[in-house]
Amino acid sequence: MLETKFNPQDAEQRLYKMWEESGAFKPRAAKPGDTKDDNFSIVIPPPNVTGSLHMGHAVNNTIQDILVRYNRMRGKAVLWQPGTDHAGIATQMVVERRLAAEGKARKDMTREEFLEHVWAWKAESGGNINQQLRRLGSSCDWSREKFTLGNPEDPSDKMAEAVTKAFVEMYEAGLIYRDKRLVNWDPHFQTAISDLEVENIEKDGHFWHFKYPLEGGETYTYVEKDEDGNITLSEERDYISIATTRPETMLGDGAVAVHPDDERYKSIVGKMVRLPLANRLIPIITDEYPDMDFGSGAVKITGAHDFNDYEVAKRNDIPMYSLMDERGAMCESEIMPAKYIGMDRFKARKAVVADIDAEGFLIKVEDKKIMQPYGDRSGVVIEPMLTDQWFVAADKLASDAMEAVARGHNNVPLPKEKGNKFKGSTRFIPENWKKTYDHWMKDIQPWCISRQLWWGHRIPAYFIPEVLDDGSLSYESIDLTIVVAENDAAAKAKAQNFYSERGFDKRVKILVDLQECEALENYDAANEVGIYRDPDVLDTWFSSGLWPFSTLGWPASTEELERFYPTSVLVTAFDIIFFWVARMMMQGLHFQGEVPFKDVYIHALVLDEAGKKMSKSIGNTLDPLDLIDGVTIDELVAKRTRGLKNPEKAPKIEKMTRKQYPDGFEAYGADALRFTLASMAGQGRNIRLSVDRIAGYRNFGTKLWSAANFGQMNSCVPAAFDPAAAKLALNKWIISETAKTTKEVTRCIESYRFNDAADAAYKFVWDTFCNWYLEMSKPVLSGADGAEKDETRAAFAWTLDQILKLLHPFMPFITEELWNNIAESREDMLIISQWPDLSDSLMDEAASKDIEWVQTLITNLRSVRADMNIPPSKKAPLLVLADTLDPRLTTYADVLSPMARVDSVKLTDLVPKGALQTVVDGVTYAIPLDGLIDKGAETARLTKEADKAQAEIDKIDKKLSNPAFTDKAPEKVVNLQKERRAAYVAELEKLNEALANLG
RNA sequence: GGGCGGUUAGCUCAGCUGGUAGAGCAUCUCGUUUACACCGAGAGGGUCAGCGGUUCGAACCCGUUACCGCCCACCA
Repeated sequence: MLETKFNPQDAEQRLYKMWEESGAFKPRAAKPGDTKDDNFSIVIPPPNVTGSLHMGHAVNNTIQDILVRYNRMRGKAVLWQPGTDHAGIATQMVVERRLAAEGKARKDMTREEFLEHVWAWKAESGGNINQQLRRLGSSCDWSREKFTLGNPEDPSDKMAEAVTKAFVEMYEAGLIYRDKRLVNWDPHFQTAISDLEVENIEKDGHFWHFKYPLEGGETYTYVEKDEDGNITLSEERDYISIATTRPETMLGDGAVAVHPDDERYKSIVGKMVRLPLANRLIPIITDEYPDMDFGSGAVKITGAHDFNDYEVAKRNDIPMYSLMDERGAMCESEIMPAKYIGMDRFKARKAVVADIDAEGFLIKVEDKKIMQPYGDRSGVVIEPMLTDQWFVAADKLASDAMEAVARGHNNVPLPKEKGNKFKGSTRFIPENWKKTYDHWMKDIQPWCISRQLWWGHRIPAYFIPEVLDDGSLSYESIDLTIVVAENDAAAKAKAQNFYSERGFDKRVKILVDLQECEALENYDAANEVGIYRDPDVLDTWFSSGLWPFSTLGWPASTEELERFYPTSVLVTAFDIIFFWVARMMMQGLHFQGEVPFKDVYIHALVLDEAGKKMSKSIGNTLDPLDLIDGVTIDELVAKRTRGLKNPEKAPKIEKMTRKQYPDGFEAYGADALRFTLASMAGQGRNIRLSVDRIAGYRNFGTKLWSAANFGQMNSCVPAAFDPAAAKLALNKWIISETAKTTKEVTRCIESYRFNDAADAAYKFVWDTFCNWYLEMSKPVLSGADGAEKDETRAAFAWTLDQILKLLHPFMPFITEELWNNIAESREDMLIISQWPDLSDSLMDEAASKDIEWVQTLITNLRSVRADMNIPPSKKAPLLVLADTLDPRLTTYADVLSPMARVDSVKLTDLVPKGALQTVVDGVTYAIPLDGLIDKGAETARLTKEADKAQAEIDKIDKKLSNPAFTDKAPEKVVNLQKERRAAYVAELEKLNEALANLG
């Protein structure tokens, strides 16, 4: 006998431990006949190592686990590769914040000291998210867990080596280079960031118009014309008018540019203007870039602080002056007026405007909406800065990455001979994300991969410093970069060739391994020997891009790499298509010559119930663990308001939370949460998580549990059973329905339609199995012993077993618990049992027709009784207006009795006055309840039914009388309409009779 | 400016290949018949955003408008 309910808190951790200890999460051993298709692999999108589980992780991992458990049950060798990401900026930020709370700053410590703090923080919090993923039921192979920075304690861990090798090889292939370019600089973190880490936000700003006076008191006639060429303004000017949203950058102007066709300025092109405040002469030049119709048509060119200006300056050989230091303060340089040095850029802006105004060069200030770039992590305004950085020539990798997702019709991979040079290709699901991916790939920009941080893969590049005249060392020189990772002669020779071919300086020394590099880090100036390692680290996404193969052991050639690359599917949300999916594609193709995954399933983002993105600062986050384990409203409020950036928001958040969830959450368990996420993982763009719905699916689990309990009470014990040999129509029918549902659930999982799979299983369990089969089996199960009872017990148990299997990927815990509790013993745990593979021959049309007929009769009888408010306690005979009694009425008399409140079945040739009547398959059934029914109401009910039938008939007649329809529509459709019409006509006839009988 | 998506029951959303508009929650009525009240039975509720087109037939295909959301780029 089972407990009355499933207790997730008691069972989940016990079951998880049982699975994990049994080795069920590890891929099964390779079998002799295995092909690639017998392997199934997923690499987890590595969560931030020090992060904690949020709803995005929950939906992402639920979907992966469904696929993993399903494929495991199909008998495949399944690897779900787990691990975490070091998350450079995010983690360094957290650790710096924690240090700040202790009054310590990164700058006060050495790199080594700081990194010790980060590793300590990783040790403290790093296991957190993996424990949480376990609570969700994720069946990853934890024995293979990886970390993007590698494990310094484990010499066999190749994660760090993979990054070095990737960097070196790409460098040698000309795919990585070092350059002085304008990059996005984050003044808060004091590092370069990539384009993708910049968020453009529209803000209220100003548009300042300045006069730049012509040198030597020169003047010109400034003429403006309207569209028809009429002169609207003509005046003598001794200045050119420019406008800017960033006045402080004018200190670094190198020129003023006008369009070559701009008539207004033709006479002064080539002349010099004296830059106010800076008191420098800069030329007026022409370039295609200025838009004649915008502003004054003249643009100040600040090459070192604006991406467009940078291009103009490069084209025209205009000097670029860097104005700011790494914190965004105006820095000392030959062109910087003393008064601004050290001034923050925003203070400098005000000062410059005031000073220009004071000199009489301010024309006007307009209000203007401007798009301003912000660092996505720091939230501060990004400053374009001219710095030395490492770049990946992404454009060279993009064409292959685009080709790999280019698909023929119906997603059929392009045959190799038709120009697809890769083995296999990648399909996006839903397909439309391919467009997003292509669009970005097409316009791809160089990818800045160096970060001025400490936490990350330090760039494996060594510089030989120059000795300056005063004897000090300069590390600026970049032409002596040497990177070699492997201790083998062939690589050494290759590297040597590479450098000599390019005519590098003879001081170049080839270093064959990192240890040798490290040994030489002290520069010996006297002998010009020594090196200096680039202090920067790589963008986190550089190592994430290697994840699908680095986790499998690359650069070593491992069995796992052979078996599980390319991976079967990548499951992720659309917000990291560019960051991650695209980079994995480029790096996977480059290093493996194969796509990293066959399918990319893009799932929705989880939003709150109001459709807002969950965010800690809004206070609308839901912690998956709270929904699994339950939380009181006070705890929930405390969680949401703790550590807010703006503590003044706390009362608002508290009020909102208490209103939304006055009672907090019950412990719904992981299964309910998973089922909810699966059923909402439609192919739309977002999921609004509804707590009511989670409660609903918790109820579903209880329903299943209770049905199993019923089976126990009636000795429905799993045993050897051949579904094809069933005799009773009821059993044939449920077997048939099981086969149909299995087919549907399988099809839906295979095509990533998780919501449809979940719905199909849900409906089958609740409606078909519990509400119909279970009720209809009661007379047999509680009746006399014999073959029918035995068969029904076995069929019940068999069906329940199939249900547990179908539901297991979605609700692993409750199904595993039932699997083990309802049987004396099982050969295998459910997690490694065989997925049902039921023959179509089990689908029995005749049995289904009979049972459906009984169901219709019961439903109609219930409906008419309910309409007339007849209490269920009031049983009545069923009168059949026919010549002979349908044998099914006898067969199912025991079912009709409790379910339709029928106490006997009799033939009649006359419906008594005041009886309820209903029509099924053209036969009228009556329930004599004279005195209990309201004749008027019954007339109204029958009339309504008759009207409905008439309306349908009219609709069909309209179609059938249209020759265009009968001629052009397929015969099947026309016949269907004819059949429907006949059925309605028969029903209408009987309804009219029934009305007549009422009198 | 370019692109992608959305608009279906009170709410949240399904609706695959064009062929009788669906689910959950909520609402209303009845009910404790020995699996389950985290339950059962029944009911009500829709101009599928608007307009136009294709088609025998459109929630679905095409065009267009409106509103909402997201992504990318950007005029200094």
